[in-house]
Parts: sequence; structure tokens; C-alpha cells
Amino acid sequence: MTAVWQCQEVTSSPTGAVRQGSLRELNLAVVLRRIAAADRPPSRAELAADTGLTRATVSAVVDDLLGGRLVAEADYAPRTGAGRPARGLVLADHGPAGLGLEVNVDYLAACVVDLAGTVRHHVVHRADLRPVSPADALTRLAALAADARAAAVREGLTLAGAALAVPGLVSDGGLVRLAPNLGWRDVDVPALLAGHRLTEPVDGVPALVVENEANLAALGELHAGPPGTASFLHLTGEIGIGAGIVLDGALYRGTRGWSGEIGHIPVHPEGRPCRCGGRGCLERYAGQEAVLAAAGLAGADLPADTAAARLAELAEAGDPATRAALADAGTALGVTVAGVVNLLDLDTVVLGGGYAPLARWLRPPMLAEITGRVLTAAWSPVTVRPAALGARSAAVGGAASVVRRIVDRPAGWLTRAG
Amino acid sequence: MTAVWQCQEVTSSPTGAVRQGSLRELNLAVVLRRIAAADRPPSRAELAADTGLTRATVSAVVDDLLGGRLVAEADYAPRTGAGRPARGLVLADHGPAGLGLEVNVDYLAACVVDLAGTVRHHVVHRADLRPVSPADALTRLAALAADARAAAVREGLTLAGAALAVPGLVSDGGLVRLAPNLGWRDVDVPALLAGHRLTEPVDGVPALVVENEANLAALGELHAGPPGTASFLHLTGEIGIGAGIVLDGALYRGTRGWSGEIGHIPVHPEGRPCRCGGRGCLERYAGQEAVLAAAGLAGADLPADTAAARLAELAEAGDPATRAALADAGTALGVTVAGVVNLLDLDTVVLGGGYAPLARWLRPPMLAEITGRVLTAAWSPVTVRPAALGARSAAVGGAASVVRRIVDRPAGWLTRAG
DNA sequence: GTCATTTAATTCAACCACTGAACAAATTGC
DNA sequence: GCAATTTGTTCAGTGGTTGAATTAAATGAC
Repeated sequence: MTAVWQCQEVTSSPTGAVRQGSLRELNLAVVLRRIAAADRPPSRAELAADTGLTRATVSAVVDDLLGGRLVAEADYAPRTGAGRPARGLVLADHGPAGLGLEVNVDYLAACVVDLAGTVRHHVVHRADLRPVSPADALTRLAALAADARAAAVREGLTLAGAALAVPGLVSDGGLVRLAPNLGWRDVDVPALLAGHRLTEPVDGVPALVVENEANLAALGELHAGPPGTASFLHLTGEIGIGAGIVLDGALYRGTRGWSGEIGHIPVHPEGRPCRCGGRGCLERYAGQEAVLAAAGLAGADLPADTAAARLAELAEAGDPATRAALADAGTALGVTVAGVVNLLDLDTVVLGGGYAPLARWLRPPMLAEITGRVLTAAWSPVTVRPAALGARSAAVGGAASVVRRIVDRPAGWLTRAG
Repeated sequence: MTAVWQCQEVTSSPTGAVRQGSLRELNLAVVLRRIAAADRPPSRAELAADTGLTRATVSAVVDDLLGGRLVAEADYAPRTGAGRPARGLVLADHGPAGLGLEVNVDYLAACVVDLAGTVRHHVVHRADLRPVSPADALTRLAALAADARAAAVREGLTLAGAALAVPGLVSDGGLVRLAPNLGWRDVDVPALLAGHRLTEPVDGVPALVVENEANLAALGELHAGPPGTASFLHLTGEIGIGAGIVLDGALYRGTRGWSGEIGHIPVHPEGRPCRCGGRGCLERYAGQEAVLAAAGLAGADLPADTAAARLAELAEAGDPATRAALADAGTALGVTVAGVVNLLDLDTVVLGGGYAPLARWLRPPMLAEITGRVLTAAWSPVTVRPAALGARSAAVGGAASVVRRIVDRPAGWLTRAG
């Protein structure tokens, strides 16, 4: 007769109290999500049938959304037969938008994504940022952001929030604890960007989110990739190796936001020493440095994306050293991914970042290891495919996550808009 | 200008439509959860302050819960000062309860857990089930379940649902695809148990859930363990090695419910061949068979829990072979867990099942590998501790998950009770 | 060309559950 | 014994959903 739980703060579904107004607030989100997820502009009647709400309620909710300029009416082409024609509903292309930013080793990027998920503005500024101080780098980034904001305003968009992708570990509050390849340590990004107003304040959407690059790239893939893939592992191969883990349609960030350090999963426990202090980490076998060295390009010191392009070129030309290097990297990746799939029961692995252009050569050895080692591979195969957005998807993923938050919680935007 | 999402069925927060009655339904759950989570019987006024609801609403909600016999009034001892004394609210000890069942290699188990999380009945029936057919094993289990049900009725409890723990892969619908150590393959458990009515049907609580043993053991740990641990990895060392993954207070089951096969994560990719077809799986280095062989006890063919007890005994006595075997197993576990922690950013690892009694000897080598290999170990250490429930926690965890579902969704029980 | 048919969307009274304030209940302390 | 204090209930008011009736806008048969 032992008590099994006494004072557990288990938040298995972290639903807070439901107030009077929460009802409308929640239904706004339900309806808006359906509109966002539909493959053609749905009518009010269809929304009512889908959600289980009455047509009266849906009409009222849609009126709110129309008034707040989050959705617009569109023609509803496919006429089925008799009856009054439906008015299709689409996400507005002139309402709130998200600002996506990225600081990486050899480029800065800024982009604007609207509610419908369309990339309306995208600039990449190439520059070696390793010798630049964090403050200067962020000042340059703020200039890009200002341009992006001007572009958004020109198109009638309001920037509702920003997400900044950084190749490193980020604490709550946007503190970059460590970004080894950038040479950053304990950089307080929000403080350094405080002088520049990047976006308009909107209730429920944080003004600036700083997040690991691999995580945001995975979110980009979630939004851009084929529908139906709610859980997957997204690998970003740059100088380090990052993994973005998407489970049931949501990014898994870990207890402190430091998930995804797949580059330091041991592949050969007694193998090559790693700068992390461990031995035999994946990074030492499938990281860019290791692949370049094996391909005979050590010390070339190419920018990250150029390196991947060069490797693809050589592999395409049939260079045996490059082919062998990629095969070995693919095997190491496959061994690690097989373990991850055994643990997490995923059915999709996406090759992003620098791996995207090399997918053709990495995929076969990866699949060989996976099918040989994954317990359930016999029942249902694991898909390995290149990222839909390719490299540099982190900024777009970040911008998409901003507008996604508005779709998930439109009440904040509506109260703001009056 | 590419569209970033078109027809994505992203269910980042899977909230369905909110109907009129959902409001009360949700608030019933909110209030009941607070009562369950409180460390002393809360008053209506405290609940109102905690949840943000008005006292009037809380009173109405509590009336419903009292009427449905889900909570009861208790004396509220700590008088603070002036004012009308509060009436404390506790979970009822005579309402619904969960039935937990387990079929394992060398025992059957059944237990009853009430709403408050107290284990009210628990029987373990030892028997070697490997030579027994699935149908016969389940018939024997049904007899145990009938006893448990009678015991529940005697104590005024109503069994609202059952969970069955099985050492194998389970598909949706309760089909056991493969339980290697039991010798089961494609066993349709619900069909075989259809003849026996195990529980009373309650809206919103499935009559029988079949689930992997390691997953339910992890749920047991979630409920019994120290509060504040919402995410952890729970290792179950039996003949195979299973892992239950709890993220943010919820069991992570994987896309098909087959998560947690940590035993087949590669430790030495070119190492010992494994019966899964791969090479160098963790199971071959830290599984019971491997440890017994290394300790010089190969072929002893002991029941799983006896084997662990015997190893603990020998280690306690200072037997060098056993000590060395456990150190090696701990190292292999540490290497694997380090990888998992790097990937998932967990801060707690629980040693359950057969590992629980061996934790004293497994922990040091595990910690050595973890601190040496986990990137963020320097910032925040990883805790490795034995399971609070010890071995055989799967049945209790299953029963607890049943009552947990009632706490999370009390409306189903209330409509049933009239 | 007219009218029945069909489907979409709106209107409106009813109702449910929460809100806020006033009120009753039960205890402490002066 | 009475003011102070805190708990819990009562009750009119309100926001938002419900369901049926109504209006709107098309198709198709005669």
C-alpha cells in the first residue's frame, strides 16, 4: 500500500484554466489552423463540418478573422453542382509576417515569410564572420533586418516577431552559451540587439527568439516538406553536425533547449579524440573537416557551403578519394542514425545543410546500415531524403515559426489590431 | 518566392474544436489535476487562487466532482488564523481505479491502483511462461485479473480500465508483433482476452491498453519518482534492454509506438554479432546474458530477477569477475546514454528493472562516460539513479496510467456515473 | 423564362458556463 | 459578545455556442 504519486507536478497536458473568453480564443485558432492546413480555400460550411462547430459559430469566428485581416475571401473555383456558391477562405497575404535571421560562419541572412508561408523577401550576405566581434556581427545583421523590414512594409506586411538562428547552444533568454565555430561564448544577443527595433510588439509572439540553427532548419523542413511527415530527424552538416528533432509536428528542444548534439554521439568509443573531450564522436567521421581530409582537401579552408559544393563536384566527376570519403561518412551517419531510429521510432531522416547536395552519395551507405540495424526496418522502412529547402533553411524556418505562432494563437494579433 | 507550406497537416497543438460543454469539461480536469498534484488537501479558495478561476466557478466544478465521487472532503488541519475554516479536498479512495497487468518471461502480475495513486492490491505469480502458449498465458492472467477485480469491488473501487505490459513490440490495437523472449509473434491480445470482462466500460478510458513493458515502467517511475522530473530516460534491463522515454511529463511512444529499443543502439559498430542482425549492439555488452557470461555465470538459466539478485550478491561479496563484468556493462551503458543525452538533452537517467539492484556498481562507470562525452555536462550534470519502484514496476505504471487518464479527463467518468 | 431544388451563409431566441459582487457561514481575537 | 477575517454560496449579468428558421445565390428541369 505505497502511495504512487503524492505531490507530482505532472503536466501531461499543460492546459491552464479555461476562462469565459478562452472559448472564442481557442476556436479562432482551430478555424485558422484548418484554413492554413487545407489544400484549397475551404468554405465556412466545410470548416463547420470539419471542426464539428455549427455554421453559425464558424461564421462568427470567420468574421473576427476577416476583421483582423488574418484571412481573406477568395473565389472558390471547383463548383460541384447546384446550390449557392461557397466563398473560399485563404490566409491573408498582407497581414502579419515573420522575420527570420541567421548568423553563421560565412554568411548573414534575413528573410520575411508571410502568414501563408510564402517567402516574400530573402537576402544572404556573404562574409567571414569569425574575425568579427559579436557586437559588430549583430550590427551588420540589424542592417539586413532593417532592409527586410522596409521590404515588408512596402508589401503591406507587419513584422510580428523575429527568430535568429545561431550555430551554437542557446539558453533561455537568448544567451548564446557557446558557438564554437563562430568563436562566441556567453553572448547576450537580445541585449546587443536591444537598440534596433526589429519588429512590432504583438501579444503572444516574442519579439526575438534566438535558437539553434539546426532546430530552426528542422522547422523550415517541417513547413516546406511533404505533408504527412509529423516526426523526423533533420541533419545539418556544417563544420559541426546538428540535428533538429521534430516529434508529432513540434520541435523537441530538450529540457534546456540543447537537444540535437548528434555530432557527439560516440560511433567508435575508443576512436579518434574529439575537441569535445570525448573519443570517437560522429563529427570526427562524418563532419565536414573529416570528409574533406579523407577526400584529400584538408587545409583548403573553404567556406562551408563551397566545401559541400566542391565535394559534390568531385564525387560527380568520379574522384575515387571523394567517393570513398563520402561512403565512409555515410556509413558513420548510418550507424548513428540507426541507433537514433531504434530509440525514437522515427520513419524519416532528412539530410539538410551541407549534407543536402551530397545526399546522392550519402544515402546508399546510410540505408545499408539502417536496414541492417533497425529492429523494425523489416515492418516499415525508413526514408532518407534531402531537405526540401536545401542549405540555409534556418532563417526561413525561423520566420515560419513566427507566423506559425500567430496561426496557433491568433487572439493576440486580433486584440492588437483593434 | 516559394510557398513554404501549402497543405501541411501540422498538428503542433492538437486542440480540437471547443464546444459549449468543453469549457466545463476542461475546467473539471484543471481542478482535479490541481487536487491530485497538491501536497496537502487544497480548499476551494486556494484552487480558485491557483487556477485563476473565480471561487464561484470552482465551487460549481467541485460540486460536480463531489457528486461523481471523484473527490471527497477532508479535514483541513493547518489553521492559519482568523476566518471560516476551509474544507480540504482529496482524491476519493472509493471511486474509479486502474487495473495493471503484466506478462513477462517468468512471472505474471496484476495490481490495482486507486485515484490517489495508492496501490490497493498487488499479486505476482511466478511461472516460466516460455513454454506456455499465448492463449494459455493470457487465460492464467485473466484469472489473476478476476481476483484483482474482486479485491477492488470489496474495497468499493470500480475498475475503469486496464493496461497490460508485455516485453515486446506492440502495434496499435494491441497486436503484439514480436516478443522474442516470450516467443510470441503476432499475438492478438485483445481478441484472446475478449471473453473475460476485465473492467467496467468508461467513456474516454480504453478498456484495455497493451503496451511495451519498458514504457509502462517509465510511467510508473514518472508517478512514483521525485517530483519535478518531467523528462527522463528509464532503462529496463531484463534479457533485452528497453528504454522508456518520458518527455515533458508524457510518455514518448514513437511514430508507431516502437520507441525505446535502446538495446540495439550500436556501441561497437564492428563488434559482436547480435540476434537482431546487426553488430555491436548495446545488448551484447550490457544485456543480462552478456553480464552473466562475463561474470562466469553463463548457462545458469536463472529467472531474470534472480539473476540480478545473484549478481548483486556476488558484487557485494567482492567477486572480481562480477565487479569487472558490471564495470564493463556500466561503461557500455554510459557510452550509449551519453549519446542519447547529447541528442535529447535529458538531465535524468533512471536504472530500472534488473538494473535497479545493480545501480551501485553500474553508476560510477556510467557517470564517467557521461561526464566525459556529454557536451553540456559541464554546465549541468546528469543524474543517474535507481528506479523508485524497483523491478516489476510495469504493472503499477500501467495501472497508474489508467487512473491518470481519468484525472486528465474526468468528464467521461462523470457522465457515466450519472 | 419560370420555378423547384440545392447548398451557403446569416439571423435570432435559447441556453450553458463563467464573472463579479453581495451575502451567509464559521472561526479568531479583543 | 462583537468586530475582523476568511471561506463558500447565491444570483443577476454577460459572452459565446446551439439549433432552427430564414435569406441568398446558384443549378437544372419543364
